[in-house]
Amino acid sequence: MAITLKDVAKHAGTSIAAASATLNPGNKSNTRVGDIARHRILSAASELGYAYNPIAKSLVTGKTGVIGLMLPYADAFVDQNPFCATLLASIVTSLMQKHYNLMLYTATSGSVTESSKVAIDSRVDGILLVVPPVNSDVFSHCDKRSIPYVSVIRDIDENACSVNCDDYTGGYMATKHLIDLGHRRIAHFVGNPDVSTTAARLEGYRAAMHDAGIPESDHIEVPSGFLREPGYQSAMMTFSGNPQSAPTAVFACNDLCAAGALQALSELGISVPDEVSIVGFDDTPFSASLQPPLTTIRMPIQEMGSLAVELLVNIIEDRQPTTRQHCLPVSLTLRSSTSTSPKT
Amino acid sequence: MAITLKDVAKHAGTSIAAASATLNPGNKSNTRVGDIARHRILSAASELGYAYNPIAKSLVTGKTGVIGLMLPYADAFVDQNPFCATLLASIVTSLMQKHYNLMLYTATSGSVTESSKVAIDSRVDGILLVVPPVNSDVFSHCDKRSIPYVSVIRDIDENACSVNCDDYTGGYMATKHLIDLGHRRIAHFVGNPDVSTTAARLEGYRAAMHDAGIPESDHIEVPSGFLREPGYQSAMMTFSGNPQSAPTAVFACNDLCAAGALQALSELGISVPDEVSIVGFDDTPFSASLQPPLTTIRMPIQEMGSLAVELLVNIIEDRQPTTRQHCLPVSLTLRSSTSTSPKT
DNA sequence: ACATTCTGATGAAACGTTTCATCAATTACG
DNA sequence: CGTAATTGATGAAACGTTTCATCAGAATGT
Repeated sequence: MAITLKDVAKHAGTSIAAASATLNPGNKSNTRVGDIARHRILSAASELGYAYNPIAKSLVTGKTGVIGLMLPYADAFVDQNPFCATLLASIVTSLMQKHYNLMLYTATSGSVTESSKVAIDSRVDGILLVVPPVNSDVFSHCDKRSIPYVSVIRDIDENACSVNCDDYTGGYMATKHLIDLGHRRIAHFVGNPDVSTTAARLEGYRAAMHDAGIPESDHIEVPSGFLREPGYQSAMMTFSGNPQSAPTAVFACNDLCAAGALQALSELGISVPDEVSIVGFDDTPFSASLQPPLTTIRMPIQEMGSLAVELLVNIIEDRQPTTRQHCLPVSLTLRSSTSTSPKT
Repeated sequence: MAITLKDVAKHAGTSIAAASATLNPGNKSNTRVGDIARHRILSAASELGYAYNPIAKSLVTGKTGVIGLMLPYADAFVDQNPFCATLLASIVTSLMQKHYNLMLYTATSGSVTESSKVAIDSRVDGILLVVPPVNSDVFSHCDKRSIPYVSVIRDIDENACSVNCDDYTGGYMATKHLIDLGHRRIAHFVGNPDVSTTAARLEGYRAAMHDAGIPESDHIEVPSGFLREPGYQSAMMTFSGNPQSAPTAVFACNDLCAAGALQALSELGISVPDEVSIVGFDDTPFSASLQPPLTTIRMPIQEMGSLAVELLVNIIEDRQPTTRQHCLPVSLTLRSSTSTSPKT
C-alpha cells in the first residue's frame, strides 16, 4: 500500500541505501551519493509520493524523537490550574523548536505511578515529570530502562535533574510585602502537604514572620490547597468569625487559592484590599483578570518550561548539563489586592 | 543491551512466537500456548526484566496506538484560554481509558498547516483537530496518508467527522436572556473572524435581536476577539463615550473576552451588573472566579472532548459512526453579572 | 608508475515484533 | 476404528528503515 524506500530506489534505479541517505534527515551512515543519483531519487520520491516512516527508523536507531510529559491529575490540575496550561505551552513550544514531539500522559488521582510506568514503557527518549506525587519506584523504573528524566517543581535526589523556582524566597517576599504594608495578623493558606513546594512557601512565610519579630503564637497557618475550592473554604472559615481577631492579610499558597479566597471575601462583604489584603503565588494570565487584580509572586513559568526541555534534551543527546539542580528566581508582581493595613 | 522476546524465549526454552503470544497484549495470531510453557515464559520474562517494545510492534501492525492532537497557537490559545485546558483534560482522560496515547502538536501563529503535516507524517493512528485555522491542504494530506481525523469546533465538509456545540442557539440564548431582563441596547463583542464559531454566535445574536423587534440599526456589533485583551479594548471603546447612548448590556464572544470587559468596566467605574450586564460564552472553571461571577453560556466542553475521542477511535477501529456531524446543546448558566436593565 | 586516499555506490544484516503456514500429537466424533 | 477437529508449538517471513562492510574506480601524492 504505502510507498517505501525500496519503491523509490527501484524507480530511481539506485540502491536503497542511496535513497535512504538522500531522503532521510540526519543519516549517520558513510553512504555517499552523487548528484545525478540524488536528483533521480528526489524526483522519484516526489513522483511516487513517498512518505517517510519514522517507526522503522526508531526501531533501528533506538530513538523516537519523542519526549513524554507526565502531568498528574487531569481532572483537577490540568483542567483548573492555569499554571499548568502556561507550563504546557512553554514546554511544547520549546520542544518543537528542538524537533522533538510531545507525548502527554496524565493520571487521575491515585494511579500516578502506574501511569508513569505506561509512559516509560512506551519508549520515549526522555521524560518530564511535573509536580509528580510519584514514589521513587518511578525513578528506578526510569533508570532500569535508562530513560533520562527531569523533574519540574519537585526535588528528587542529588543525581536527578530538576527545575524549581525559589518557593522559599517567594514565600518570604510575599509575607514581607504584607509586613511592609503594616500588617501583623497575616494568615498563610497552606498548600497540599504532598508537594515539596508547600513546605518551602510555608518556610518562607515563617521566616519572614520571624524576622519581623512576630511571635510564633501569632502565626496563622490555615490548611488549604492549590485549587479554588479550598481557598474559598479556608477564607470562609477564617473570616466568618470575629472581625477583630481576624487576620488583615492573607498569603495564599497560589493564585487559584487566592481566587477562591477573593470570592469568599466578596460574599462576606469584606473589601479587598481595603479591609483585607491578599497575595497569591504563580502569576498566571488569569490572575490579572481577578477583581481586584491580584498582587502575586511571579513564577517564571515560561522559563521553567524551556529550561526543563533544554536540560532533558541535553541529557538525551549526551551533553551532560553542568548544573543539575536549578532554582529560578521569583519576583513580586504588584497589583491591586494589597494595601496598607487598616489598623495603622 | 535490552532484553528482547528472543532472550525470553531462549531462557524459557520455547519459541519466540510462544513468548510473543504469552507476553504481549492483543495478539491476533493463532498461536496457542499451553500452561506449562506459559508459566515458564512468564517467569523468564520477569526474571530477565523483559521490556516490551511497542516500536517493533507498530512497525509490523502499522498501528501506533497514538492519536495526535492539533492545537493551534500555543502562545495565546493554550496559554491563556482555560477552555483549552478543559478540553485537553477531557481528551487525554478519554484517550487513556481507551488505551490510546496522546501526541500533542501546536503551532505558533502562521505555521499551522506546516505543523499539521508534521503531525500527520509522524504516523499517528488518527488526528484530532481543534479549532483549526487550517486550510483544506491539511485534510487532503490526511486523506493521502489515509489517516482519519475528527475536527472539534469547526465545520469541515460533509464527509468529515466533526464535533461542535450549538453556537447559534447559544448566541440566541445569551441575547434573549438580556432582552428578557429588559435590555434593548445590547452590544455583541464579536470574536475573531477566521473561526466559524464567531459567525454562528453572531447570527444567534442577530436573530434574537430581530425576534425582539429591535431594528438592525440598533444592533451594536463590536469587533473584538477571543482573548482578554480585545475584550478589554472593546469595552473601553464602547463605554468611554457618552453613557446615555452606551449599551446597557454586552454579550461577549467568550468568557475571556468578558473578563477583559469586566476589568475595563471596573476601571471605568461602571458597576456590573447594576449599570451594565454581561454574558459570556464557554463557562470554564475560571468564569466562576470572576467578580462578579459571570453569567455565561455553558459549552459542554467535557462531553465534546470525549465525544470527539469516541468518534475518532471508532473510525480508527473500523466502526464507522452513524452520525458524523455532531452538534451538542448549550445551556445558560446564571450567575451574578446580569440583572434587569436600569432603564426599565 | 605505484601506493594511497577519496568518491560513489551497493548488498545485506540488523532492529524486535507479529503472524502466517505448517506440523505433530492429542482428542472428539460417528 | 478411521477421520476430522483441536491443541500446542514452531520456523520464518514480513514490517521499513539504518548502517556496516565492502568494492570498483577515480583522483591524488610521491
